[in-house]
Amino acid sequence: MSETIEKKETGEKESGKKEMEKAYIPAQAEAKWYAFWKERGYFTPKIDPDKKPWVCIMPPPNVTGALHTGHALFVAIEDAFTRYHRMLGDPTLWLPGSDHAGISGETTVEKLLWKEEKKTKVEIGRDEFLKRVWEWMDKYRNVILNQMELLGASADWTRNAFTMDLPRQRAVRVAFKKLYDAGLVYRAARIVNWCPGSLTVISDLEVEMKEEQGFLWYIRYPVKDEPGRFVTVATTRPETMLGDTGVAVNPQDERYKDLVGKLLILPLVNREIPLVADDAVDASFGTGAVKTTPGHDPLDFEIGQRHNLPIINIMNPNASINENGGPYAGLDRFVARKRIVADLEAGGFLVKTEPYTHNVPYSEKAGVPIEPLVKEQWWIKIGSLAAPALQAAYDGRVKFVPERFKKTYIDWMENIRDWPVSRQLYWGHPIPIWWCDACGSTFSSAEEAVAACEKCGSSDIRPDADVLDTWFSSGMWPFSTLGWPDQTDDLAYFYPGSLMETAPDIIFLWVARMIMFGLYFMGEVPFHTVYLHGLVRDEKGEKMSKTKGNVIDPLEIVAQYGSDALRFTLLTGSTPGVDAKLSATRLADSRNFANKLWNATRFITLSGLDDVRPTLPALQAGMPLADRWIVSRYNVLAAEVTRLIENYQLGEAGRLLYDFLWGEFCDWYIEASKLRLNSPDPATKEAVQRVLVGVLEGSMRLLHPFMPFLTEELWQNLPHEGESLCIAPWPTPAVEQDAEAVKSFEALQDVIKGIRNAKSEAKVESKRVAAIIAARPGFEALFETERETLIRLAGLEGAKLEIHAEAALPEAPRQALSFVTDGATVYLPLAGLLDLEVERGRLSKEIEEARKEIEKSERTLGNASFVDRAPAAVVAKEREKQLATQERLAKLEARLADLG
RNA sequence: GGGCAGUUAGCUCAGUUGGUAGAGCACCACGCUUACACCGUGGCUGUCAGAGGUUCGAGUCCUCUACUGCCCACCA
Repeated sequence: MSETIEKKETGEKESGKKEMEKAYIPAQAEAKWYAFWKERGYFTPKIDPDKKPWVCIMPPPNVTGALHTGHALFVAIEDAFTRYHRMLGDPTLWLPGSDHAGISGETTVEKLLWKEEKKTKVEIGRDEFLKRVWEWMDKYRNVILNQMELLGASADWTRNAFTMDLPRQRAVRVAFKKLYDAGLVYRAARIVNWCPGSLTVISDLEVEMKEEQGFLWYIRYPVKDEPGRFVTVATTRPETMLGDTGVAVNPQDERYKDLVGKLLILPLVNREIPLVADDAVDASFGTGAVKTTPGHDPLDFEIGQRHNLPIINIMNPNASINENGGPYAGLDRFVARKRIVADLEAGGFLVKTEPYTHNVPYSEKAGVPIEPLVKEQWWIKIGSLAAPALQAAYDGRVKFVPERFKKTYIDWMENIRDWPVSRQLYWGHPIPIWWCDACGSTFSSAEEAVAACEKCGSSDIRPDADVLDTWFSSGMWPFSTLGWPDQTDDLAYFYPGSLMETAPDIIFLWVARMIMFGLYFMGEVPFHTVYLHGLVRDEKGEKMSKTKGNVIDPLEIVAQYGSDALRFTLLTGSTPGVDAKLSATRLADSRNFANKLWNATRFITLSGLDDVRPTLPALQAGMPLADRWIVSRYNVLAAEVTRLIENYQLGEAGRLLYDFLWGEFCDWYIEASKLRLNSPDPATKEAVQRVLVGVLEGSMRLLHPFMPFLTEELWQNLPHEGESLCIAPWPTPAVEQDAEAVKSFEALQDVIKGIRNAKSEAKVESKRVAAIIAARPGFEALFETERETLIRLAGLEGAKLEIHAEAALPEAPRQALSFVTDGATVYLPLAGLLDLEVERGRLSKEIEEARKEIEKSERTLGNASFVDRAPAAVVAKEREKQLATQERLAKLEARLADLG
């Protein structure tokens, strides 16, 4: 095998080729052709001012991740579109890169540091830690991208970018300063999501709600100076009572009306706190009284704001109780919870405890419950950024595939809130803001190092300690990768891009931000189409996850089934926006398809193609029927595949190719071609070879976006023009077809299938049975001309085949098995072999079915409103059908009578 | 609590302008026909979740219901 493959390294046409192996071995073709494409620079587009480019910016995978099936799916999809456009001749750019992955990046290296040196990032210090992160990043940054090459990703690696590389660092500073100078960045103390695991603030989008079994504790708070009176509150988080500065009730709640404004005594702490009335409280829940902890609950924070309740922070950054927690200081929040509940019970304050299922907010990345707390952060005012981004969706400048995601996007954007962008991490883009200790002002600079305060000139300045949310640099990706803020040729030519292909779960985190930033910084949407793919699930339809242990490694699949099989399975098994399951049987099916094509090509090349031209002959009246049929079908295929890809329906397009190549080209055309291939007449042989080669070569071009390696390998084995299929022209969709030929060939197929079917059912030995065809008017010539095809495909070698015009049939054969098609009545004389009873039964059954069909047609056609209102063509078709069925019925009945 | 999907042959899924239900796998039978057993030929399998409506006609449009999944949401 290796010898065979290695010989054809350049793809030049060569004669005296070695025979192809019996089965397709993907690994060798894959490695060879990827290297070939890459070396030749096919993936790097040439800027041509006269042509409109096609651009897809790859969603940069996280450096910290391992290649998973999600990556395989997006590579399959994006690469298919990329290859399609490249073949169309568009200057095509698929720009790859990777993401520094803020929190995950930081924690990955933190864990490593702890594992190897038992040190924390704080111990080694910011600079040393960042040095370690960079070392790690440089080592692993391109691992996933390199693995994508095994999947055939035809991305332009010369433009590979990283969200933290120097050009991107500068772009981030310039962008942030612009926002800052425009007054869109502000600092405010609000309640934020604090992640006690990674010790940073995170945005609402990075919080994941998990349903948990917890408890609802009912605690009574004594009313001051009214011994024996209490207000009972219900809470899921008793430990936060240490920070309570009030209790709230609904103003309409009769139970508490007389108590509003009075003071309560906070148990254990003995702080006096007011009872306030606030509309946010639902009187029907719990006791109708809410303990209010403005420092640790978003709703309580709002209530606190309205009633001037003090904010008490009772937590340390790691979510242990701080000095404000008195005797509980130092305890972890969950330990403190137990202790406090016990103490409340001991003190007689605990009324009851109910099991309660509720949602607990978790930090997505760190996997621990977040702690809401009040902290000063940098925020981006989002309103003026969101408005144009909404407009772009309203007026269709950005389209969504499938369209329903447009609604998702709009709903979220219409309710968007300001964006907290600062993160208390080491790893990330430093926030380009400087604090001046001399004049107390802050300013932003796009320079990496700043010496003096912009306002007062003092050198007594310090940079902000925080870094930016990782999605800030991701949001700039569609233009930062093209060289922004410099006015590069790339930026001028390739922006705005064409397609953004990604997963629906990051519409808000990423897509929305790219659209906002694209409009703000570039004045144009970053892409005109957002294509959202579904999740890849395992065989049982379950989400793959490390903890479940059902993660499928795409590279293992590639090794087992081949890259093309994986790609084809993912593409044909998915519809936009719908989850796909990856099963072994479907993978095997795709692999078998590859093998089938391999062998079809092998068969054709084995016939000796040295002098065969690679062009598909145009349809001509004089061509043999089968040729006119397959060329017509191929033309339809090319047009349909093109249309479907343009409509982002890769799955349908792939299935069409599968059905055509296997079900029509291999099963019928190749089988039919064998006769002419064996012809002693060289012209006859060459004519059929040209069609075989032409259709297959064209189909390889149509299939290339789906199965790049196999198609290149086969294409190189066939007569072809050009050095690589990768840059071969996309077949021009031709609508030209010979409808008459298609109809005739189908009539022929019906008879062939009928004979096969009849023989199989009658369980008669295959080649000995004679057949008598009584051709209906207009079909005599067809069967006579295709006599040899009929004999071969119906398995009638060694048997007698009579073809008569229906009217000229000497006499209807008795003791014959028979069937009726639109083109003929066919008899298989089987005297002695035929079980008349069975045959009568079969005919009766068919007669019954025909009658039912006719009845149905009669009903439809008898319906006046159908005839009036349905389109003429539909009515005509129904009439035609009725007539045909009636004719068939008559013949079937005659046959039954003949049997006696 | 709101929203969005899915529910089609035993299994996995197609079915995009409404016009007589499809594929692969599995299963059964036959087959070493000079490309392929990762194959060929034939066969079997469906009240298109349920109910109602619009329409001459609905898997396809509308309403409701059920189950499954996802997204959004400050009920302590």
